[in-house]
Amino acid sequence: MDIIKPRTLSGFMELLPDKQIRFEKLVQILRDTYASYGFAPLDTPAIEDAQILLAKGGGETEKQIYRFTKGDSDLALRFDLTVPLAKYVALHCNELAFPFRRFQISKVYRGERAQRGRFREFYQADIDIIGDGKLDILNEAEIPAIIYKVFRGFGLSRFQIRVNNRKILSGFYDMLGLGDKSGDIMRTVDKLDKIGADKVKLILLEDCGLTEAQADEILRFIAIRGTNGEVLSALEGYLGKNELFDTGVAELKAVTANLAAFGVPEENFAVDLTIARGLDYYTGTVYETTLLDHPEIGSVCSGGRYDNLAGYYIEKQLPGVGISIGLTRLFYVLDEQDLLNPALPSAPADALVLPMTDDMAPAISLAETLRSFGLRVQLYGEQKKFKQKMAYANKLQVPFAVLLGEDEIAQGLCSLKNMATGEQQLLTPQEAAKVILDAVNADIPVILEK
RNA sequence: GUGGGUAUGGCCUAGUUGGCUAAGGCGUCAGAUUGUGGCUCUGAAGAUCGUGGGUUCGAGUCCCAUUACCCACCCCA
Repeated sequence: MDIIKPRTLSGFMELLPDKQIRFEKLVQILRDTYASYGFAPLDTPAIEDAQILLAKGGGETEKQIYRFTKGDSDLALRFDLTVPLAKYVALHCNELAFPFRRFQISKVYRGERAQRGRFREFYQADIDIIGDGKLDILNEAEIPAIIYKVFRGFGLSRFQIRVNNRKILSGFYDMLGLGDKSGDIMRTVDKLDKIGADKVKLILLEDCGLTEAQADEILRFIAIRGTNGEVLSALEGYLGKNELFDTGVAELKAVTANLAAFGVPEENFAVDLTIARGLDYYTGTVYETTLLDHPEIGSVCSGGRYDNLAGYYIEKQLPGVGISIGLTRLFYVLDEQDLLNPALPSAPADALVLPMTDDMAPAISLAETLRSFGLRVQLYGEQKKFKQKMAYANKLQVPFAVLLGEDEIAQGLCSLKNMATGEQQLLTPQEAAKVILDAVNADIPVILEK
């Protein structure tokens, strides 16, 4: 028989159990944090009617979407979570309570060239708040608070949530008479950190067709830096010339005003006029989050305010604000840079029960007793040499092995062995459960800051 | 989509101007050690050198094609 060589497609991430357990830990933190802000979980189909997913049209989506037919159906795999959300909200808008707050952590698919940290199948962890007709600016201020909580939950403190407002940029370009080119300009300016001011200027002059004076004016504007207060007061100087610009400044002020009340420290938040986001559907506040010690990773979480979520499906005006964390990429980079905390439990069980008698009944009931304390317990029932049982425990990296032989059973006790230290003690099942619980419940961050 | 590079046991690599049974490390399995894992030592299994063709007495090595993968750009998370 011919053997088919097993392989995983390029651009698809497949993890070994210990890594998968760490990955799931991140997912758990995201779920808990999102839920704690009153976001409802949402799951939508991975496959949708191609027409639905391609409603927005646009070159990149069309090129990258996985599309196929089954019978007469024209189908496609979702390439983000926002379009399915738009369909969902449009479909159920009469049953939903607005503002509608949902989180979704799901895989999305993009048929593009895979690269380091760029996947064809990857997890996005999205939250969005959708309003009916209107949505208060307070929601835009809450988003950074949630991002802050998530990253703190991961164990990080050296990160910065950078915020800007597209109305400020658009209004500013209007002042220069460049309103029609604002999309191209934003995409270019967004790359400032990556390619530098000189190159940005070159692209503005050559590709966007700006005059020398216009380009200089833009570069001077985005060079405004400093504390949040300093940047905001520098913006004051431009007020009164353009209505859109003035609105943007007011919104930015509103977003920054309540940060302290939300518990976001000043050092984790920065007004940054270079942030634009390439996507053109953002209309107001935009967010980007970077790890201060790893700027090369780029943005690990981004999003913003949009004015009309579901315009392709219904007449209703549904404004919203949302962010997306590229979980797969984040995890990949963290792992690659060795930032995942090795102390974080990565075993599928907290304890492995090793029976050493032919009669399995005492071991079975011991395992059940330990489980009743909320522990994850595996019973090892294979008829192997004791040494091999220990080697298995070692390979799984379980923190504890619980040995149960004739002697222990006779005394109604079990031997609890700490696999890391090698220490072993004779305990009652209840005492053993407490020792394991104490070790398991220690608060260990997922990410180790270096 | 555009441009460049790589391909050798499960993984990482060595392999000289083309020349004997393709070398090493990690991992796997067995034993030293029969109720105690990791460390050490000993041994074993495991490769039609991505695939197809060509040049040659002889190809892992040179040439052509092809496929896959990697990197950069584009775009993004």
